[in-house]
Amino acid sequence: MQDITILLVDDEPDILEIVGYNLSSEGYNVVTAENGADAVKAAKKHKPNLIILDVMMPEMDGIEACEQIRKIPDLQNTIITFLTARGEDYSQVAGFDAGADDYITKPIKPKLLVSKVKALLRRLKAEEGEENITKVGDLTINRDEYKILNGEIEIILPRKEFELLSLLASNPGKVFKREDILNKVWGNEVVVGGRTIDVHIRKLREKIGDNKFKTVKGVGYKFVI
Amino acid sequence: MQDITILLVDDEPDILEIVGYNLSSEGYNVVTAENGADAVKAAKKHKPNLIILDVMMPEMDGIEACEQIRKIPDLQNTIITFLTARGEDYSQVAGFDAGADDYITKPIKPKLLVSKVKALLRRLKAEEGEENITKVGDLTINRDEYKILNGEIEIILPRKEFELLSLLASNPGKVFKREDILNKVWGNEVVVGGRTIDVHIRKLREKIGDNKFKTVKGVGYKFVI
DNA sequence: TAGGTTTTTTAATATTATATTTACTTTTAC
DNA sequence: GTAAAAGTAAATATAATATTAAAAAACCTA
Repeated sequence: MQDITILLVDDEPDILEIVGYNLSSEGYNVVTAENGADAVKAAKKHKPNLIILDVMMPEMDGIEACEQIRKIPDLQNTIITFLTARGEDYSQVAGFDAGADDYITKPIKPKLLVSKVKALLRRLKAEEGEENITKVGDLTINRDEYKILNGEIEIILPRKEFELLSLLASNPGKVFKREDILNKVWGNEVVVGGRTIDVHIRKLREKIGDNKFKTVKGVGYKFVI
Repeated sequence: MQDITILLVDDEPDILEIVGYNLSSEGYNVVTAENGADAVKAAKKHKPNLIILDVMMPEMDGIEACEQIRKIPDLQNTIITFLTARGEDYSQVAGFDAGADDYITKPIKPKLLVSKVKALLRRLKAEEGEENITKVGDLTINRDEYKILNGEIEIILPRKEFELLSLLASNPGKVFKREDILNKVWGNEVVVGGRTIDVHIRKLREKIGDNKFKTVKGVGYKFVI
């Protein structure tokens, strides 16, 4: 799991503790604040991915805190969700006006909260959409999902072939020296015979297309679009 | 209207009758119990959508009953609301600790009660609306109820298998690395042997279909539709 | 809480996909 | 034309996964 930080703001220490515990044990970084003013400071400092904000707090209430946080440039993508007692319907409306993305009602059911948090973060991720994806020509190489698309067709490659293709395609046109390929795909310590790379290249040529891999004799290989 | 069941618990027959009458005439199924112990039994048996629970009762008081009911796995989504005499403020606090969602004060005004019940059920519906249901191909995965439909056939999976399937199916086509699977299904701290995942995959293949789970050697597994 | 049941994990073995080598043939640059 | 470099197919090795059965945990239920 990546490093996800959640800012949890409530004036009741009990809630901070119990919710914090539940979120921590799911692997999230949890930062807490006990009032709106501190929450704004903490948000600036920690740049959390998600903020859970109690509506009713001393110093500065959640709605005002939310408005302030929404103005922080770095936190445009942060998700803000309110904690509101059941029945305080006004706060939902006001909260959405202030820029909240969601709200969670008290009393808090930890499991529900955790699943809601997960859902929200999933949304965040979907919005960001920034994954390890390389597109070169017809090829789409998705390192996260270990998937390769050749046009519309999905190709499954064994690991070494995947790594090799991935390396070559990371810089189309560049000639990778055999030595460099060995270092990057096999690792510096591993010693393999002289024909190993060739065999893998051959398999890639079979699967991706003969014309995509050009041999530069005496040097290495390059990927061409 | 769907089939909504309300469990009404009070030791005074008069209240059962009058409130029961009002709720019935709104079209709800009403089940009653006269003490906490019976309430827990009735809850298990009827799986009501809403429970209205008197705080002061012989045998087992409402708060204890509430705690017990909250432990019943099938009733995680049930709304529990207390009936409390005005002034018994402590019960609100204790009640929320026990897992109650709301409270209604005595003396009861039937119309008020009915409208409150409607409001609570509306909320229930809203919560259900964002249920954790994933559909992929023929599979319907209901995370809330731990149920899986394969077409029309219901499949019950043990927890680990369920979690594993749930993870893989959350992103069909994506290859989940073994390490990620371990982190997400088993948790970062847990250490299990190297063949544990395989065994679970095998069981899923038996139950869901061999062709649905593809091995990507050296990397992990993926779910295909 | 003892006893039975289910679920989860382990461990030992078999199987398989992948990686590498081998033994050759072909290409290419000079 | 030739020697070095690369290509190829098949043989072999290796690492990863599949399969079982059985042990260990967890979970129920009376």
